[in-house]
Amino acid sequence: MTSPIDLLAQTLAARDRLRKSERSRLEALPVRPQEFRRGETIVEVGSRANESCLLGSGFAGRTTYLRSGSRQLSAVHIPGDFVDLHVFLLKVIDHSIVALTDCSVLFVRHTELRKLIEEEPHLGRMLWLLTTIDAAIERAWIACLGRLSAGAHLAHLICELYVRLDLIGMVEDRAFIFPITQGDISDMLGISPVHTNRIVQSLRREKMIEWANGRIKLLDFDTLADFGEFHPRFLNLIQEPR
Amino acid sequence: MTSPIDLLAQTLAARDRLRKSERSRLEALPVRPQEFRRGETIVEVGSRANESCLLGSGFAGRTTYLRSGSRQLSAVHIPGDFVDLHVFLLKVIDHSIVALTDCSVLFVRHTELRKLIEEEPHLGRMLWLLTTIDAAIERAWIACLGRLSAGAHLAHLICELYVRLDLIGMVEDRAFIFPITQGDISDMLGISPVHTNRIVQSLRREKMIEWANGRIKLLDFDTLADFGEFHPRFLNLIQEPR
DNA sequence: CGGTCTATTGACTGGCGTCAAGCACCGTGG
DNA sequence: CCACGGTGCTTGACGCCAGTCAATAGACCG
Repeated sequence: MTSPIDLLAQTLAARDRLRKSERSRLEALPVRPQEFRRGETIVEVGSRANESCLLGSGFAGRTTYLRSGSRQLSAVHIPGDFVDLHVFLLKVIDHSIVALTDCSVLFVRHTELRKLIEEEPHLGRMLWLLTTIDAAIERAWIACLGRLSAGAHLAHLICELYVRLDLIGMVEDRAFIFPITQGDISDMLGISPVHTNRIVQSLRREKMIEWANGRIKLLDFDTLADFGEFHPRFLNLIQEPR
Repeated sequence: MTSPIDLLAQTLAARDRLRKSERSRLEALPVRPQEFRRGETIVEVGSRANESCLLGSGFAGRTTYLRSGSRQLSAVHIPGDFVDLHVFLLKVIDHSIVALTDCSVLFVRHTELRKLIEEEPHLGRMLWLLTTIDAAIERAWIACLGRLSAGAHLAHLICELYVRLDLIGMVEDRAFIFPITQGDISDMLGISPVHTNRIVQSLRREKMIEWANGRIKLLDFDTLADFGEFHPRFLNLIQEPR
C-alpha cells in the first residue's frame, strides 16, 4: 500500500523533478489522518478551514448542490490529490467535498503549508501548479458539458480517469477499480441517471469498455479517446522545470 | 481612463489589503503593451509562453474548439484580469484566449513574475489567489452548465459580470457596457444562437433586464440572482489576510 | 424474508437544436 | 443619394436528445 505522501510525490514528479530534500520535507509534514464513509461530507460548503486535505485512498468529488435538490460534481479526486489545497488561499470554500467511496484522508494545517512554501519556494510553485492543473481539468469539463454529446462526455471522463490513475499505478491490465454508482456519474455529466445507464450500455455495445463490479476496462483507448475528443494536454504531463 | 495596473490593484484590494510598497512594486513591473481587434487570438492553444497577459480594456474569453467546428468559452475576462497567469506554471496553455471585443493588453515576462514572487511573498500569494478565484468561477460555470436551465444560466452569467464589473467601477446606473454578440453568449452557455436569442427575450419579457446596443441594465438584481441561483460566495469578495 | 439500493427498460414529454426565412443596421462604393 | 453585401437579431416549423415517470429485476443486508 503506497502512502499518501508517496502518491503526492508521484503526481508532482510527473510534472517536474523533485529533489531528495524536497521529498523528505514533504514526508516530514505533520498530518492529521481521518477516515470517511461513502456519502459523508469531508469539507462542507461555506466552511472556514485552517487545514487542507490530501486524499490517501478512495474517491472524492467536488459537489455543488442546487435548489432543485440535484447536485453537480465539478471534479473527481483520486488518491494522491491535494483535494482542497486552494482553500489555503480562498479561506472559505465555495463547494462541498464528498466521499464517493470510503476514503482515508490526511489533513495538513495551513500554517505548515505556509512554512513549507517559504522555506522551499520550488515546492511552493509545485503546489500552485497542482491548483492550476485542477483548473485546467475544470475547463475540460466545461467544454465537455457545453459541446459534447453525453456519450462523448462519458468517454472523455473515462479517459481522464484512466490517464490520471495510471500515473499513480492504479491501472492494471488496461483497467481500473472505480466503485462509483451510475447515479454519481450522472452528477458528473450533468444528466439523469436513466440516460447515464443508456450511454454506459452504448459504450459497452460499441466494445469500447467493459464495466462491471466497480471495475472499468478500456477495450480500445484510441477509439474511446477519439470519440470523446480527449487530448491529454490539459493534464500537463510534461516533466520540466517549474 | 484607469490604468491596467490600477484595475489589477482594485481586483486584489477586494480580497486583501495591499501595502503601498507592494502597490508600487506592481507599478514598476516592466510590461509590453499590445492591441488586439475583436475576434483575434491573443494566446493560441498549445503555445509555450514566457509571458502572461493583463487585460487593460475590452473583453476576452478562454476558448476551446471542438471537432464539430463549435467552440466553448470557459471564462470571460474583464479589464484588470491577469488572463493567463496560470501559464506561469503550466508552461503550455490548454486553451486559446480570444478577444471578444477590441482589447488592449499588457504582457509581463515570467522572469519578472518569478522575481516579484520571491521578493514579495505576500504578492505572490495574492497572484496564486487570483488563479484559485478563476477556478472557483469555472466551478460555478460547471454547475450552471450541468444543472440549470439555459435561462437560469444566463441570469447567473449576467449577475457574475455585474458583480465583477462593479468591483472595477464599470457599473453605472445598474448597467454595464457589454458589446458582445448573442453568438458569443451561446458559446458561453453551451447552447445554440437561436436558443440564446429566445432566452434573452424571455428575461426581457420578465422585466429582469434591458439589453440593447451593447449595454445590459439590471432591472431587478434580486429576482435575477434568485432565478439564476447566484450566490456571490464563489467570487471570494472578503477582504482578509491571505 | 422483507427492505434498501442500484441497474435496467419502456413510454411519453419537453427543452433545445437545426434549418430557413425575414428584418434591421451599417459601412462601402458607384 | 441609394444600391448592396455583411453581420447580427428575430421568428417559425420541425425533429431529436435527454428528462421524467414508472415498473421490474438483481444484489446485498440485517
